[in-house]
Amino acid sequence: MYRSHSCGELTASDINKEVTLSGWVQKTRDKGFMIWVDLRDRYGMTQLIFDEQRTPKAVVEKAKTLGREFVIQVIGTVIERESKNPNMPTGDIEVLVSELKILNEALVPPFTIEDETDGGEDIRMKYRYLDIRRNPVKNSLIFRHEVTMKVRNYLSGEGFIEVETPYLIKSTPEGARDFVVPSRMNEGQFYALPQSPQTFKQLLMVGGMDKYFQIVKCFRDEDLRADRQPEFTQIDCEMAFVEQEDILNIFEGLTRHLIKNIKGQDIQNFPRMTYDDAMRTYGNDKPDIRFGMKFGELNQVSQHKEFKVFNDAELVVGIAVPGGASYTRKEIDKLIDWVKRPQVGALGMVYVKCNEDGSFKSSVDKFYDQEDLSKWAETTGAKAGDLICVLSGSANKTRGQLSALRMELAERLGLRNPEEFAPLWVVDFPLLEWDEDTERYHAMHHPFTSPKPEDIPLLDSKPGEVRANAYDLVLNGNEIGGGSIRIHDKETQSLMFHHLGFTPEEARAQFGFLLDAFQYGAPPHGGIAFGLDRLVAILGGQETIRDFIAFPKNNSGRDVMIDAPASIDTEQLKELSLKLDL
RNA sequence: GGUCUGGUAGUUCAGUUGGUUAGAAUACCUGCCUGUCACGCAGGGGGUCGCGGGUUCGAGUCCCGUCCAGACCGCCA
Repeated sequence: MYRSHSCGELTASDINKEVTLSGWVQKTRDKGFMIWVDLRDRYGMTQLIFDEQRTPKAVVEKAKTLGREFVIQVIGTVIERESKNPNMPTGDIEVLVSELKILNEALVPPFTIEDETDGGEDIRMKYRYLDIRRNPVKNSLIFRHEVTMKVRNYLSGEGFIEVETPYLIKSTPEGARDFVVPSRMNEGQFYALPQSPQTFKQLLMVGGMDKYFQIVKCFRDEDLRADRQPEFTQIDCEMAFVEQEDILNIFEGLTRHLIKNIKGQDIQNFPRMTYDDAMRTYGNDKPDIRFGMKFGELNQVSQHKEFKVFNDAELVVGIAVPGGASYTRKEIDKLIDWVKRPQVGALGMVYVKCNEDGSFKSSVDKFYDQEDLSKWAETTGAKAGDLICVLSGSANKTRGQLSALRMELAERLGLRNPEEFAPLWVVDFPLLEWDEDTERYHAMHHPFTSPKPEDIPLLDSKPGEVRANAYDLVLNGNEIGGGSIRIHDKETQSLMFHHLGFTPEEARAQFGFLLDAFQYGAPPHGGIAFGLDRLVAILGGQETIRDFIAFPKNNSGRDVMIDAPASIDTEQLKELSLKLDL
């Protein structure tokens, strides 16, 4: 038996018990006459004591050789501490050791295994197994487990069945780049790893599994971000015989359940906002509504004077920054530099200080009088003491730029409280999106999303204006879920492929199996997929998803611990009939 | 593909206008220490300043290139 108790459970009520503990040496404090060792495992920390008087000499000698992270087993007696430590759960007791066994020695770890480690990102990732011993990472993984279990239990309780779908599937040109896997038995042919189980879950609906879910790995060969990994986990769901409203209700329920059970917060309000409104009001299809700073469109009240920049602009739009009137000239200049960075891309910024005495001071006083500026304040909702920031230009770009500024300012002003949760549904997404590169429309969501029936006549005339039965669940400025009501008949699906630029032959080659299935009694269906990594990170109050993934990839898509990806030898290449052209 | 920031001891970092033998903290090693728990005290070892080139009497410091890491833009149906 390696242990009778964990390192986190012994208290004063265990005094005089003989116990066996196993774990890692966190730290030794050798006072000469006495040696204390902090023994750590997943459950906590217990202090061991080796004493000149009470411990066999050979055991004390062995204890002197212990180094950090040695794995040891001890047998000893729980005793009351002479000086207690109120800061730890086991602080009233210690274990007087009678037997010590070194189960495994350890090299000196390259960084400290403590909550506040001295290790940087790089070295922690290389020795991730040591990083996982630290409480913050360990607790993040446990937290993820808890969220996952609650999701499983909730959905199972609602009658959903978890079905596994294949990882070796077929590459399609739509959407993100595929990771491909060569097939040895089928010379010159490749599988692709799924970007999502989309078509399979729809086929499960045709198969009559009318409530499906799966907690499933998905793969996209695109560049990484703090909240984006090439392999990530989705809570993938699909239901038959449902309308959009049914899906929103069920998954609003799931989200409410999670926030309630994990954060103890009762969120009743899941507002719904159309894509158009989100873009107009927040410049963004995933608005963070924990704070205001809504957009005020100023075309009407700014294009009647001699200010050419505004007069020539498609859109003039501003936001009110709470308390911003006190910014110095220097601070405002830095803000202007910030919006002019290439990542944001604004050409400049006009500002208006709303002074406490009700007067206005702007960077365009030459063109606008106090009455003009008071209308701007009214439109942007600016109060005395605020700063109005105004950008102008083409509508789409300017909205994006002002949205970036809004988020940045909110961050600086501390308006993005990670313990506050503000979900909302964004609905009525456009069906199609114009792609400059390929000069054709592509599906904004995916090609299986159904258009709103009343908009179908627009497919030929104004494809960009066709709305889809598609929706995203947004939480604190993050898209945590997205889905749609799907197409379930062959004719509409073929029409969709046609508008996406597929020839009938191409559509058949790529998705013939789906078109066939739709001819054998496909029920109306729809679904949604949540990004589990992101959901867990947001519920855990973090921006980055990496600490919620046991073994994440770095910025370049590498696993620096196992050093992947890596070359394969010529024999393997030959077996796969592959030749490298580098 | 692009923008920005960084790379100096095991680790996290400082390093002035280009100027002596490159520092601190922590970790590590040795010794001491009768209740430690961020233990304390004394001593010690530890550096290809990412890599390559250039400017200069002289480069951690300036210039060019390159590699690596992180954040972001593009991209992510």
